[in-house]
Amino acid sequence: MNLQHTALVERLRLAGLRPTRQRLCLAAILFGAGDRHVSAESLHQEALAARIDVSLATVYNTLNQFKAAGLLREVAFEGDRTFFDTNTSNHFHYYIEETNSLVDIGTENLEVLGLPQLPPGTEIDRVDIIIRLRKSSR
Amino acid sequence: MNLQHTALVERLRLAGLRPTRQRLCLAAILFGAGDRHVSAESLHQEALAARIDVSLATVYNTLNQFKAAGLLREVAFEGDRTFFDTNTSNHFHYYIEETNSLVDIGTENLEVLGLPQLPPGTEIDRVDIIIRLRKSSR
DNA sequence: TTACATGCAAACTGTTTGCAAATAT
DNA sequence: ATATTTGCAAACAGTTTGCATGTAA
Repeated sequence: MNLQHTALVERLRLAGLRPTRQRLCLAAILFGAGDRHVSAESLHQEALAARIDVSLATVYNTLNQFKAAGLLREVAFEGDRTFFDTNTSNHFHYYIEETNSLVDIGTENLEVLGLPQLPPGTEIDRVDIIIRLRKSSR
Repeated sequence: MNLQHTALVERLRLAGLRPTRQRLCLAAILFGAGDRHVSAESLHQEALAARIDVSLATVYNTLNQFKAAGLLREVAFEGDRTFFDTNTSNHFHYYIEETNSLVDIGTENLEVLGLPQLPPGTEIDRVDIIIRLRKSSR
């Protein structure tokens, strides 16, 4: 019943989600410590490791509800599983092939130059940039 | 037995792939007319529409073999299916939400400025940029 | 004639869903 | 008391694979 707990309850309420035990625990993992990138599987593992009893189906449902509520963002990515990012602002990613993980790019000064004109009748929804990194050869 | 056919046979041979009927037909669809973006399903449909008898499994296998041979490139993309691009050079994409389709961005002048230093011991493998477009609101 | 490719169906993986039991309000 | 959420298992979609048959060299 500490401050952080209260804040999370409030956050879920604002999103129109009942603050259930499972959602609170997952929210604590997700929003408790800086920006995170998780898959359903990794979050589930993390919850189990923290002795939080939650089913994988609920993790999936929760991630999708959080995403719909704008608490999370899905990352465009060609890998076999879906990644979610707790940083919902416009920013970009390194993908580290070696560890199959994503890292935010500090985006302060990043800009894309030379975009051609958009097709008529369209506007930019968002821009995804993924820079795939590999171990350097020497 | 025309020139284009011979060129395709040669192209497959160079890739170490036997020029079978199925692979030749798929190659003709893929490389016969400008840059293409296909999914396994869409290519299979296209083949069937052209009265080419080929199984979906073979389409999948062929796409993966072509990709391994460098004839195709997989596109980083969060959608539910995998897209392949016949343009294997470094270039970027618009994703048109309305039609769930990809379009190349003429990349002549495109550049990304302000990238922070790479994590030590890594180098850039490649850069994927996807600009999601939606119908403009007015 | 032999190694490789194909097609089918079955297997597999990540994700979603129907429904009965549990929980939040 | 009632509407929502959970967990399980079953369903599902896209993709891969094992194996018998067919085909290229």
